[in-house]
Amino acid sequence: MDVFTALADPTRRAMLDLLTDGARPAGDLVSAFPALTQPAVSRHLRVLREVGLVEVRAQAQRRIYTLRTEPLAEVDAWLGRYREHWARHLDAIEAHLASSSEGADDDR
Amino acid sequence: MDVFTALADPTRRAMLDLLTDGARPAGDLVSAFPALTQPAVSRHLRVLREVGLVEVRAQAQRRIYTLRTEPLAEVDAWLGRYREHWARHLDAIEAHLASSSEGADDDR
DNA sequence: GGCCAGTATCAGCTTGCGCTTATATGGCTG
DNA sequence: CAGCCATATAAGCGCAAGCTGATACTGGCC
Repeated sequence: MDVFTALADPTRRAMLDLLTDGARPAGDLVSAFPALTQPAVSRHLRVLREVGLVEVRAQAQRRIYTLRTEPLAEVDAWLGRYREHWARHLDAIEAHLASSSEGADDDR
Repeated sequence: MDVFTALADPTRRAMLDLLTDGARPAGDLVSAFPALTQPAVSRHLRVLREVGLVEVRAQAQRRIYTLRTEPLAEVDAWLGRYREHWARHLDAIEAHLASSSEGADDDR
């Protein structure tokens, strides 16, 4: 599974969000998602591990999970190709608004 | 389907990539993906349409598709929450490298 | 109006993902 | 060392997503 697919799941995004506050043991995450069973959470963690979005370290029986943002670079890079386009579009919109400020309503 | 899920499919990302070059008729996209049949491409386009990543305009029987980057703002916003973390981490790594330049191997 | 090009939709199949229950593993503790 | 805690893995199920072949719709052309 690739990073994009891993991020497609809202639960996994929420898990990452929780981890931005700092490292947490797996059990913490299990109780953070009361709607899910422990195996379900564990499996999501496996996915995140496999794409490198989290790192795990054992502390006695606990597994401490920490965020790894490195794979997000790929997403950022992909998105980057659209920033130019995006900006160009915003410019176009601004230009449009400016030029149509006297009441043109051509579009819709 | 949300934007993240729409972007999870590599074919759909490739389609968007093609559209960065400018608007294209559906048929163009069909021939750009020889591995897929016309209905398959059409369905991907429908998904992209539904999440607002493309816009369609009719020109005779042709359907001209154009890129709409606006929904990418959501992705960008989500990613933005990690930029801070990301930077912090890079700093930490740099600091770590700097401080461990004499041969500390604490981790692992 | 009949036909063709271009594209969307339908019906049905297959596969992959997420979930659950049940079970295994590893480490701590009395 | 027996039992418990924390977590991972296995097996099996249901559903959603993607694909295909067939068909419908729409607009231009003879």
